[in-house]
Amino acid sequence: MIDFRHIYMLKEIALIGGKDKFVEISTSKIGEKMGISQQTASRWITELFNMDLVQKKRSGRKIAVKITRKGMDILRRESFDYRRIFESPEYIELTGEVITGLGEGRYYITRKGYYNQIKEKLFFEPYPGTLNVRIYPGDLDKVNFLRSLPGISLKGFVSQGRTFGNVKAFLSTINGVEAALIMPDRSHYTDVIEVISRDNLRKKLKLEDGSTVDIVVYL
Amino acid sequence: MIDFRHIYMLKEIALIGGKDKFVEISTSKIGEKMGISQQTASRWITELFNMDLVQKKRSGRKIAVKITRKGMDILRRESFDYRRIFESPEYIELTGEVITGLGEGRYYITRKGYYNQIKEKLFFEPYPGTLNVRIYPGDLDKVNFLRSLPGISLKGFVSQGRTFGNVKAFLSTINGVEAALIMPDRSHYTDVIEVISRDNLRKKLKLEDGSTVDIVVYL
DNA sequence: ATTACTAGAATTCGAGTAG
DNA sequence: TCTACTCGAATTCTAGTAA
Repeated sequence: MIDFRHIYMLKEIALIGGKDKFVEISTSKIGEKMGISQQTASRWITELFNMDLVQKKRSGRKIAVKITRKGMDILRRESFDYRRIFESPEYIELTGEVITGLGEGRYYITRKGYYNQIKEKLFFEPYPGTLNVRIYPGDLDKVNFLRSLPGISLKGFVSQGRTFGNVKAFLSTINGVEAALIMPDRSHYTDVIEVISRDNLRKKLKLEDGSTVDIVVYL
Repeated sequence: MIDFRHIYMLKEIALIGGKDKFVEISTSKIGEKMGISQQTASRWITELFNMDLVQKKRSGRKIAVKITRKGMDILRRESFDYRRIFESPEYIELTGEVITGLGEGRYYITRKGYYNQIKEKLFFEPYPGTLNVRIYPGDLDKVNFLRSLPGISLKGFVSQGRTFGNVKAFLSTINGVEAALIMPDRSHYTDVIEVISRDNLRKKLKLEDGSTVDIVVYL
C-alpha cells in the first residue's frame, strides 16, 4: 500500500529530475539525503516500481528511474494540497442543490482540447461528466462575483470544424472533496454551475437530485 | 526525529485550518483520513507537540491544535519543493535592506580555506568583507527555501586550532551587480543574509544602512 | 563501486482499555 | 463519547554480505 514515505521518495526523484526522463540515482546518496539507509532506499525504490509509480532500469552499476504518469498524478495531488495551504487564503462558500443537466458536460469535458488543459492546470484527470448544481438565491451574487474573476484559464480551440470557447476554472471542494468549478469565460446569467472532479461525484458523495451541497471555491 | 509522517500530519492539520488558528480535531477522524488508527493519530499528534511543530490544548473531550511557526516553516519548504517540481523557477528574487553586521564577514572571507574555494568555485576574488542584508518578511519563505538547497558547497576546514564549518553559496546579482549569497550549511533561522562580491558593494552601489536592495539568486 | 538479499534488531502499530 | 496508556504483534529497519 502506498505510504507517506513513497510520496516523499517520489518527490526526491522529481527534484533530481526524474519527472520526465530517466535519471541515474545511487541508493546510498538518495538514502543519505532522505535520512534512511542505502538498503532502505533500495527497498523503497523497488516498492515504488512494484506500485507502478516509477520505471526503473539498470544503468551500469547504478539504477535509473523515471516517474510514471501515475506517480506524477500523486505528486500533482500533493502540489494541489500545498497550493491550497499557501496560495488560497481567500475562498468563497456556495450552497446549492444537485440537479440533472442536459448531459452536455460529458461531451465537453472529454474533448482533448479541454481534457488536457484540465490535467495540466487543475492537476487531476477529470471524470468524464459534470455535476450540475443550482445555487441557492442567497449565494447568487457570489457566483456573479466569480464570473468577474479571471480564474484559471482554459483556452478555447477549434476541432472538427467546431469552435470551443475559452473556459475558466476555480479550484474548489464540494462537500470536502477536491473538485473544480468550470464556467464559460463570458457566461450569461445563470444560477447553475458545473463541477468536475477526479471522481464521479454523484457516486462518491452519494448525491441525487435535490441533495444539498457545499462548495468552497478557492480564489 | 522528524519523519515523513509528521510532515503529512502537519499538512492535514493545515488543510483543516490549523495554519493560523486552533482547530478542533478528532484523533479518530484524522486517523481515518490518513489511513492510520486512532491510537496512532493520537501518538503522532503528541509527537508533533513534543517537537514544537504544533500547539495543543484540550477542547472539552476533543483536542485543538494549531501549527507553530516552526511547523509552518516545514510546510513552506515542502511547498517550495512542489513549486520547483511543477513550476521550476530558475531564479529567486529577494528584497531587503542593508544593515551593518558584526564585522565578522571580513575575518571569515579572508581565511585562505574559504578564499581559495571562492575563487575556484564562484569564479571571482572576493572583496574582503560582506554586505549584510535584512530580507523583508514577505521573502523569508524564499530564504528558507534556499537553506534547503545544496547550493555551491564550500568545504569547512581547521586552521590554527579553530574549526570553520561547511558553507554554501549561490550565484546572484545584487542591484544588477554580480555577487554571491553565502550561508552556513546548517544555518539557524535568520532574516539576515550575507552577500559577497568582487567589489566593495557599499561603494559600488552607493549603499548605506537602510538602502533597499534587490537580489536575484540563481539556482 | 554498485544493488539488493537475508535475518535479527529495532521500531511502530493498534487492540484493549482506563480515565 | 472522547484521548491516550500499556503491551504483545506486526512491521520496518539496517548490518552483513553476495553478486
